Amino acid sequence: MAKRVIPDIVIGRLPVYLRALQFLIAEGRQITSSQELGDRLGISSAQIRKDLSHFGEFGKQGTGYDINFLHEQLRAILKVNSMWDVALVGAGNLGKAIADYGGFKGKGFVIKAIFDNKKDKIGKPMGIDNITVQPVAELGETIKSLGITVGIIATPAEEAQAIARTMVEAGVKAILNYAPITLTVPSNVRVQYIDPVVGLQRMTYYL
Amino acid sequence: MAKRVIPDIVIGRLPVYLRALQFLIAEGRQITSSQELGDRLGISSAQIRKDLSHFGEFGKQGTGYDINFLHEQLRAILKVNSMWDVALVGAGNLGKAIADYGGFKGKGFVIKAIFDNKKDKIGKPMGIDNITVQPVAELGETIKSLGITVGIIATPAEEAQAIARTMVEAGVKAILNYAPITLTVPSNVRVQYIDPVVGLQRMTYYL
DNA sequence: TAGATTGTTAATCGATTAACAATC
DNA sequence: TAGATTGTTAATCGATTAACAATC
Repeated sequence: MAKRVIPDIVIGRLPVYLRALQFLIAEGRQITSSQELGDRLGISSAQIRKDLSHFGEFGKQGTGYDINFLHEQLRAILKVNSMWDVALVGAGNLGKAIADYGGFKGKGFVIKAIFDNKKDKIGKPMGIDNITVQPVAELGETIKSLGITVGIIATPAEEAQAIARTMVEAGVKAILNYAPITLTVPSNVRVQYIDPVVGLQRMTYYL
Repeated sequence: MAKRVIPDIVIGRLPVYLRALQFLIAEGRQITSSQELGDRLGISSAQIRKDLSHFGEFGKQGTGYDINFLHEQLRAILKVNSMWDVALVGAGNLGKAIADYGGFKGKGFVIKAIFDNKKDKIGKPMGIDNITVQPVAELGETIKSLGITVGIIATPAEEAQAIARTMVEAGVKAILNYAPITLTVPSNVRVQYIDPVVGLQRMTYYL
């Protein structure tokens, strides 16, 4: 039975379930079970069933889950069954790798604008869609005119907070932040952090 | 008082505390409080005090924490007060960005070997230290001979599991995985995942 | 001293797991 | 039918928070 308020931590696991389902589809599979999914992801089958139960009943007793059906349901729940336009700020090594990454398109995201302040970047085409890099000064206006709500920050730490502020003021509600700094944003704006150093330092304690 | 077993989730927050302390040091500050740290990081002061209490008593009532001292303590706890040698697999766009990234050195990590299978990469120098890219076939032997315990995977998803297996067999105990796939590794090996698509999909639900 | 802030306790809150009736 | 697996409940487990004595 669908519950009213879904824990953040449950939402956080759904993209991982979605990714696993895409692999099963690629393998040509039709049906899976909470047991199989759990084994693949290293979590308990009970947790998967409980997580899914927040949104509805997607399986069949004795059989399991129709992979394509569950895949579609999760895409709809996460709202990645349509395309989100994204603004990318930072066209350095990392920004270039992000812009060149082909993995966003099939997953609900398309980079529509790229910004940097370096003279040698501005005006040049970049990424898989050959988007012309704009000066950061145009960030706010472009976000507004394109109606963009998702931003990616791939700048040095020093610039990240100001970029976030500009993004938020222009209407961005979700920020993927590669800069190694905790951003301060209004509570109605979501931020996800990607910092390889933090990832590595989370493991060395155990070595 | 120092406790015997530390929750994973506590360890996971320490690198973020460490990062915040580095910013305070860069600002020339001497003393901070759990309140100030919490405000900056968007978590409660109680949580910070509780987290730190697992490892000892680092503060002074009425005063707070000596920033440099706490910074040193956290570096020691996380074992990033010395340098970890890292093997990087994948010299594509992403691998190149990682190899060129200057942020690892000051945080306890140095990339010591880079691997790829592309003919046009092998034998060429790469990254800030101009490391010669080796064929992936040499991964296991190089890890063993250099005594490397930390690996970074920046390959396509299809190759990632095999790379992880080779790394683990050669002695790697911590893997930072950029490939969009859940890895299967022995329970004494730690894995941290970085997938921008997962990050983005964790936010769209709320938009 | 008076004010501030720690470290810790106990209570609260939330997440995970085990178990099983329902049922395909 | 017999076997399998879901969705859900209740119990367990773990994390967070509020509060405050201790004390700098």
